[in-house]
Amino acid sequence: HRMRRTSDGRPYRVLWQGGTDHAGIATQKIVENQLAAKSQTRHDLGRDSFIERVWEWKHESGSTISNQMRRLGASVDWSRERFTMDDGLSAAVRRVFVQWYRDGLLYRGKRLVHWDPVLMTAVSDLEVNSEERDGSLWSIRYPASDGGEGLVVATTRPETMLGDVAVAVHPDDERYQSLIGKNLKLPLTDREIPVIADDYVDREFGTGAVKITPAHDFNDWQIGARHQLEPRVILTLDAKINDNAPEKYRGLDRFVARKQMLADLDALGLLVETKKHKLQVPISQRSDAVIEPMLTDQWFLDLTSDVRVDGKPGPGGRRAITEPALNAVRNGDIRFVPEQWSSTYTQWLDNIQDWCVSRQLWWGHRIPAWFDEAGNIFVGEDEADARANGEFAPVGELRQDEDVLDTWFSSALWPFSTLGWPAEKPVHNENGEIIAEWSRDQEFLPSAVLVTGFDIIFFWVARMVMATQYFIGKVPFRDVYINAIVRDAEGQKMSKSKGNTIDPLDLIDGIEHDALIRKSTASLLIPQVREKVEKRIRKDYPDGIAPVGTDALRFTFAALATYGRTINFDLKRAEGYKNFCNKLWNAARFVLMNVSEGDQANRRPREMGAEGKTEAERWIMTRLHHTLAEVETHFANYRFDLLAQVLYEFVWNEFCDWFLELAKPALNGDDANAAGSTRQTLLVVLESVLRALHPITPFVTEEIWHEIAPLLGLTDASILQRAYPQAGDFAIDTSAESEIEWLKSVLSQLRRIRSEMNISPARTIPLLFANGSERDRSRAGKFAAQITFLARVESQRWLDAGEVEPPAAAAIVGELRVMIPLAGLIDLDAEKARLAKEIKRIEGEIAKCHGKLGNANFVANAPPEVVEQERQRIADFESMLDGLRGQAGRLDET
RNA sequence: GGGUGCUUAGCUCAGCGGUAGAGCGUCGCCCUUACAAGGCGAGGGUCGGGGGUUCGAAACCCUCAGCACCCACCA
Repeated sequence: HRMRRTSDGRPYRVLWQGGTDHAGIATQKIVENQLAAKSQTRHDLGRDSFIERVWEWKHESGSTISNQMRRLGASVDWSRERFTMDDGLSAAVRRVFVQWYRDGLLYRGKRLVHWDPVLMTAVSDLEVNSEERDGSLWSIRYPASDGGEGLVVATTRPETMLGDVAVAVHPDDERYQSLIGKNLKLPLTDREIPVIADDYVDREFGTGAVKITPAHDFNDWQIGARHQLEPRVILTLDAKINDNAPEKYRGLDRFVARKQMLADLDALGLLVETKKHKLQVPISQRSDAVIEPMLTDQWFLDLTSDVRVDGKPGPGGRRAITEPALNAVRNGDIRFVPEQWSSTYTQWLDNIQDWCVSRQLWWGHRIPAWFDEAGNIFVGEDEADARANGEFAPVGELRQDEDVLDTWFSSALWPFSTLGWPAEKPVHNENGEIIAEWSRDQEFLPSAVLVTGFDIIFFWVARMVMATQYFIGKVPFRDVYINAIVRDAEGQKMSKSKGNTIDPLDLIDGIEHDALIRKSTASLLIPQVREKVEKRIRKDYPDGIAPVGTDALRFTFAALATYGRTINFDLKRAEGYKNFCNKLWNAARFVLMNVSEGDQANRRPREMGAEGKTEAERWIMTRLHHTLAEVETHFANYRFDLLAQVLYEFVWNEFCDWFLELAKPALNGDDANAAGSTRQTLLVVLESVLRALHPITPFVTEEIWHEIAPLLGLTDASILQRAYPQAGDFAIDTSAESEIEWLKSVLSQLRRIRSEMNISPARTIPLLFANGSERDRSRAGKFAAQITFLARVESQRWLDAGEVEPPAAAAIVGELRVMIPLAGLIDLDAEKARLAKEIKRIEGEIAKCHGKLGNANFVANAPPEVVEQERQRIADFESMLDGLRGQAGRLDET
């Protein structure tokens, strides 16, 4: 809240809205399963007590998600947590339904819908998956009514022939010209059906003749409509053959009936051919049942009509809901990150179907529509409203629609329903606190960002855009950040039925091997699957999961948050970042060890200017400046992986590896000013780093911050109350940068020599400087203490003019040679080999540069600065090569 | 059938026109008083194949191969 102020100086209000939806089908199913264990159904309880049971279950389990989020340190405003079945949100649902209805965009109709015969409800097209299954293509003869041989149709669903109302052929198909318009005998029945011509038919597929079953197939429905054919329903809602069929098949399950009918057809000699055939079978996402297209009364939201359904004036018109949602993304009012998802979104909207919003469930928002005894519909926010707004007085009693709305209907309203819409007065929670107030809170619309997964772009994102634009006239959010979906280490989608989900809390707290197996297999019923899951866990987590803590887990997810679409979760990664948190903790310990209360006076936080600072301090501030500048960019681009990486590198590779080490000689040296200044810089840089890291690792940074804040005279109650650090807080000093770079390269080369020459780290070494420039002399002098400490040097001096060089291993930095005399330390042959190897490497680099510069086209066409850079590189390499060759020559003489 | 991604070090992934990178793993040497959950150093890649554009391609274009995913009514 203190991060920013608006232009007129008011504090900038920030809201992270938390809450959950009521997950209609899934939740009802769980409670029904509980009942089933006691051999009960929801009908045994009745609607009201069943819903009470669901609420009970919701209260028991509903806090799981928010508890996980709390443990993960999400800074949601929990006082405003909402649930889609709250009174307020339910009121919004009724208002929206009624308004859309009155605007002619919600309609009730007998339409073919995707029907789940197990759950006994309609589902939307999005809730149906298409799976390839092995099936058959059966060829069945339909004899002509006039005694002719008729024709042969090919079908994958022979049982639906009982509902056939025609056979279609292509109008230009020569094979069937004579049959068009004639009648066929529908086998197994006493009905006759016509042969019709429709160019939907593909002459090449099957026999080129298609049986038409409008009541049980989406394509056939269209054809039936084109030819004014009356659909004939032959299935009950639980997918058994109904009374419209011959008595023999009535009551049989669709697949049992299929078998029986094929046998009967075969006996009649009408089954011409049975061929293996791969086909796409529609499967319900919720129950795995084979979906049946079913003719039922449902409510639809019109997303496709160019004109209003009722033909009346008013809002509506050309795709009144769909077009604005498309335009918002096309014209940039809403921006997908990564950008590619916007085409997923627009393509779906371009080809959208009307949305079936009714569900034959009990758990959900009951549809605010009533029927009178004549079957007329009355829609209103309550019965009185419905009655008052009807076109005429209802006939007899009113009875409310039994159905509820799709869960996504209420989720679509989330952006504004949670802010208090449509209530005119503030919305209170159970404790009487105000949790939303539309007149004030609508300033949160549009919100800055929606963070979600690509799997619900259609279900949720698009529908929020539609609803918010329609009712509020604004887009619901500016940015839609689509994060990757986390998969297991093998790249499998996490799913309870596969037993490969991981509870984030088990990563944070750790979990024993046996407990993990128990948890993962708890909801698995099939023994083979249980066994497989157990085996995998034994392999992947032989020792269970060691606790990594919230910070490391969050850091891991940040680091894995690339623009990719999946994240394969890797526990190893989390362990690495746990070590990072540990590193930060230890660095803080070091700082605290070296700073005491007494020094407080000169450690007020302030803009870190350069005056009075050592080179190393000015260097680390410069590095921090660059790091924070990158952080700003990465935040703006939602590149949390790069953001985590630059902070990781700064903390580990610059602050810890170099600055803390460079600080040691300064802290322990004779220069009291340098020591005091270094202490301040240690504190200030650390405190800024903590703030920079806090969004990723909130807990460890808060903890450390409370230790160091008093030393900086900070009195805030929490690190959260400090502003996020900015690059501009730290001055850039390019001179200090090059000075420290020089020091780093001298030290690195000396380390490499030590390592390759097998000089024990415990052993101190003498150094001789030779052949340097004035600048090298000044640098060597300035950094003598650091070199002594960091290179473990016992003595260092410049070679006198005319002094004979002893045999030595040498680090070459520009013109300067830093030598470690051989005596007793260095293996002459090893040093010669080392030099030869280095010479070879440099020669290779030089050859590459010459190759480029020798190319006249390069010099002529490349930008001058690129050419110049190449020249500079060659000069540097040449200088280094001179030094190396000279050194090798001198060694050869000894 | 339409669409979108991916293919870079043993593994997981950044880089997306100008000297091939990180983490983990591997190999040396070290318990040097912030840190062995660590330090220092090393090794490891003709950036999926082939063409093209360019002074210059891992990056841009074309093409082929392989792997994912999304949408779609072929009976």
